[in-house]
Amino acid sequence: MESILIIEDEIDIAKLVGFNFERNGYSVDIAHDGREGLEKILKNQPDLVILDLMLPEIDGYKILKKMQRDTRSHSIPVIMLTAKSQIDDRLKGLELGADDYITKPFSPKELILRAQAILKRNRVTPVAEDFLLGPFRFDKNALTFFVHDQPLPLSLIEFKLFLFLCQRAGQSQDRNHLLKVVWGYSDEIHSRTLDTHMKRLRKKLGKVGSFIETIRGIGYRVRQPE
Amino acid sequence: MESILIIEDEIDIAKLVGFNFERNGYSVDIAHDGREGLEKILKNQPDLVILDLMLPEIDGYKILKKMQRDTRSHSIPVIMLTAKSQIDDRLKGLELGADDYITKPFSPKELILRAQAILKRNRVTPVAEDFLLGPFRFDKNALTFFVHDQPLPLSLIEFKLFLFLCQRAGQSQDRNHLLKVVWGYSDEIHSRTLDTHMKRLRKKLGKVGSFIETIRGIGYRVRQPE
DNA sequence: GAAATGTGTGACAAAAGCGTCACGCATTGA
DNA sequence: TCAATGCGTGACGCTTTTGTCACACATTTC
Repeated sequence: MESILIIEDEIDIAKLVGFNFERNGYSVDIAHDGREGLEKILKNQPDLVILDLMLPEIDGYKILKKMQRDTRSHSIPVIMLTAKSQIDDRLKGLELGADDYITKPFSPKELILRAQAILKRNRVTPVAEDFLLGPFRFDKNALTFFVHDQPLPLSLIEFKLFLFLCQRAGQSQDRNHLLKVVWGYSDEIHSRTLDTHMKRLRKKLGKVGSFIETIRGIGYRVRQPE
Repeated sequence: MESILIIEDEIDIAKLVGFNFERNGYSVDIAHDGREGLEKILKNQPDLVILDLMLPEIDGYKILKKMQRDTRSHSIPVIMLTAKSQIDDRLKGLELGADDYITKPFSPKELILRAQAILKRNRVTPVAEDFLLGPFRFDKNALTFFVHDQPLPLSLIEFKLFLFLCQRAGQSQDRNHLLKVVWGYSDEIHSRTLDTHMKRLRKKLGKVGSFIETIRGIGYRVRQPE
């Protein structure tokens, strides 16, 4: 999710804008003065900054300048918020490095649109932190499991167990070892617990359950897909 | 601990090599002929096989071939041991699927080094994909959560929810958005579900639950630790 | 082919997880 | 200060998850 930092001292405006961005699926943070704004920029590295020109402590121009100089912030896009009377040629030319500006009063809708345009322009394909194996996909952030890109709900233990096996596909995993890793048991066999879970996994997986191989006398293995 | 199977009929060599591996922290098993070797491979599934080319019963090539064919062994790496006069055959060995070879006489040290290189290459140990934030640690592979390195069991939803918040520490997250992301709801508020989960999270977290901040009118935020 | 060993399965009960509600408290804004 | 709004909390009941058992079935061993 893309994050927006709004630097705006007028609380109502900040809230209004923030609310609208959030409703559009952005994560929003607000700073109420220049100092706080700059801190949050460097610390959180938002994907876009909405920056009011007139601010207490440090004004918008100064923030822009400082952002340019710091490698941590110089590539973060900025939309300036200005009153009509504040528009000057520098701003118009966007010489200072802002990516766009919008004059108060403005419609939140327009602001969102401009923001989206800029974000789209700057977007880098995010690295998906998914573990892939054959027809399986584990989204480790959303803790969601997919078979052929169809989500399949797994319980916590099932997810742990199967992820562990899939990450070691082709290698058989010892029963005790599985118990130790997934359950945290240090001792020996607990009845037929592991078998039962494997059964449930296989059942949920349906056809592709055949990827799970039983290694008699050892434990289980997920077959390495071709 | 990684396990090595040495298949070598010359007892002195086998012992020497075994001793050296053991001294380097490996668990070692020895087979003195091809038949025994193959059995042990299939039964114990060592992490690496040191295989002499010239063996009674079944020679090294045959063993390699058989290993390839059996899914239980085809992914186990092999280092071939050959006499100088047999070097010409090395290509044959590598073609058959050996991962490396070393000629007699060899230094145990070199053998260990080669073995380590191969084991490292084959090791599936997934990169520790832990997400760290202040006192918190999320092991995304083991799906285990830690506070100050003490494991704290979280339910699936709790893990999702808190991970999501922590990954966006410092940014407030909209209530509806959280519901959408964590629960998959597309619609609006469901009673006080989210609050209840936040309550449970805070309770489980104890003192460090204070990292969770309520942003009135918006949602929640995890405080960015210093 | 019979005994021994190991794995699969259905059923069951206990525990944990979960969503919802009613209500109290806190904050906000007039 | 009062009303309105939003959040926190304890309690309740419903599901899902889990571990265990008895026993069926499969494979190996002798």
